[in-house]
Amino acid sequence: MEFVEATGYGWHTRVVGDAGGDAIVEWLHSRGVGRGGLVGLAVRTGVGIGLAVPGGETIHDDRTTLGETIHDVERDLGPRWVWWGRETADVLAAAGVPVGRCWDVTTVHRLLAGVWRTDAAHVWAWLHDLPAGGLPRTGQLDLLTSVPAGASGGDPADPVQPDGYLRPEWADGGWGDSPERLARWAGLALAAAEVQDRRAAARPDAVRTRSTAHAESAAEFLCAELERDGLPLDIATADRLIADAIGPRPTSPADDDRRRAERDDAVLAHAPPGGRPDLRSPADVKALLRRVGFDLPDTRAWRLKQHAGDHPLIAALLTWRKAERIATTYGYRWLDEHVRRDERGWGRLHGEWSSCDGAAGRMTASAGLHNLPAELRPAVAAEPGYAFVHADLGQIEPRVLAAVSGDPALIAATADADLYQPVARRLGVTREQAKLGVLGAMYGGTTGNSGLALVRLRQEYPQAMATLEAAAEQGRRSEPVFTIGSRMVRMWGNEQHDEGDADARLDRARQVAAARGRYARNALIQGAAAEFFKAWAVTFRARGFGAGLDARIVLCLHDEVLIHVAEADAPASATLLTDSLAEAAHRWSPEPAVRFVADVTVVSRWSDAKG
DNA sequence: ATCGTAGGCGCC
DNA sequence: AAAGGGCGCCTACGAT
Repeated sequence: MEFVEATGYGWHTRVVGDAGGDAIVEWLHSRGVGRGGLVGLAVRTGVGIGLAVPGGETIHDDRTTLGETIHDVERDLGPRWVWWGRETADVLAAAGVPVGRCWDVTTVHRLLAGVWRTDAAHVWAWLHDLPAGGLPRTGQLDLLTSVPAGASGGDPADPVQPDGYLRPEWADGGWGDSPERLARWAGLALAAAEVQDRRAAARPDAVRTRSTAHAESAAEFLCAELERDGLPLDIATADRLIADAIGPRPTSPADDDRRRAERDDAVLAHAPPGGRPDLRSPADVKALLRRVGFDLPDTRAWRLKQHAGDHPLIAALLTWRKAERIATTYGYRWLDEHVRRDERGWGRLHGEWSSCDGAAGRMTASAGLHNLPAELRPAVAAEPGYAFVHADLGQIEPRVLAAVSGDPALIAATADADLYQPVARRLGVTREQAKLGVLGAMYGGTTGNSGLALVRLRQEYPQAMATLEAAAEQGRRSEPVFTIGSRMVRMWGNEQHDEGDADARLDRARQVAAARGRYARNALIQGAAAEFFKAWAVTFRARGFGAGLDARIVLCLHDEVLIHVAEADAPASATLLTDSLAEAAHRWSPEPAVRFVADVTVVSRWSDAKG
């Protein structure tokens, strides 16, 4: 067993062993000496280090409003793991390490800096106010890139150069070359986390920002678990549903082609003779429709539906499109590619999960996990002996608007299980108009009915509308906006175009600015809702873990969670999910009076949950 | 041949 | 006056 000690940035870390190629690193904070000795485990992975940090030692939740109960829970969650990025989370998840809480440097960087592409060198530079343009490089000799004199000097055993940048020989993988470097690199992750924590504390809402950093980090680990576990899928039912839509599994490529042609024929039978338009080509379809008397600007479904009764071709085309969707995206190939059997023989749909997308911070998933057609959802079924606890948040976006704007009238409206009822009464419009108006105000669309309600909304909910308008104005000016959890959402600038006259250019610039306004308006709400949702999910995860429930989150869908749980634990899990909502609201919402509601049900198939 | 974009549509 | 936000994934199509 190797035993190497490395010290730096207030941390003492030492490699104490090797676990199948992964180094085990113990750590000690200089301020924590005498506090109970060595704790923790670091895992060497492709590009990252995971390291345990004791609860509340340096990165802590200091919300005084939380009360003793939550602090007790925090203690029960064990040490807070710190790592550079997702690769470490994947390794820990695969190893089944019970990570109760964590700090993911990459995820926190995305939150604070509003960037998507991250690596240790960039994160470190940003944290130390060093321009990214000055980042040193390695690789083959590049005559255009001159290394600043003295920059790469200093002690090569120090991962940080005298000029403050990370030494590229370290950052590009050399950190794992020796146990000494490994331990040092682990200490550097902790140092980065500490600077991030100070950055978070410097934001206008320090407490909530740090809390969000914790929740976002935990969500990233949850994503690693979601990837690992997959979504339970009843393969036999999936097969049947696909067969219902596009017929049995083709026996050969030729059979596949034949069936595809048959599907096309069903539509083309209603077309005038001559040629064989390609139904997959929008241009061909448009021309085809013109030949039967419909001159449409595009061939989108909602437009076609308006004429569905006017010509059999159009009805056939709409049916064809639905089947084509299954055939191309959610057919047998999709099944073969993304569904694997678990150790008990039950299907699991595996996709890639990300805890924050490129925009406002919602979770994303591939493999159709976030856009599975409703007709296939009956295939999402709990394993024998298990059940699903399903929950979706009710009217989350207007409730979030009430929370982030602090509008007293809107906060009052959240007391109603159906928020739009009191809003409609106050505005003196129908419920439908009120809903369209509120949603339009948040999405930026204020045409037709929603435009009508907008005037009244400004009168009755001035604070909420002013909050949205302020965000929109910032967006129009290309300035970043910040969610309540302090996620930075960057805007884009105006691209210079020379085409057209001055009026046309001005018009384009206005359009781009307007798009930024809508984007910013929406990001403020969608981003905050995403933060709240993730706080809810990871609170349940941590609580369920602490309570020893056999329950795992298997799907997160923006305002919806699906939990796979042993039948005996289902009632307790449902209760815990509701409790977790209250706790998440307590931690996250700046307005304690805002009511959040969730519809929680125990089902055996996803499709049995009311949507 | 490979790439990015656009139209289209699934979901929230 | 008019102005819908986000994502993933498929195909066709024009660019390189």
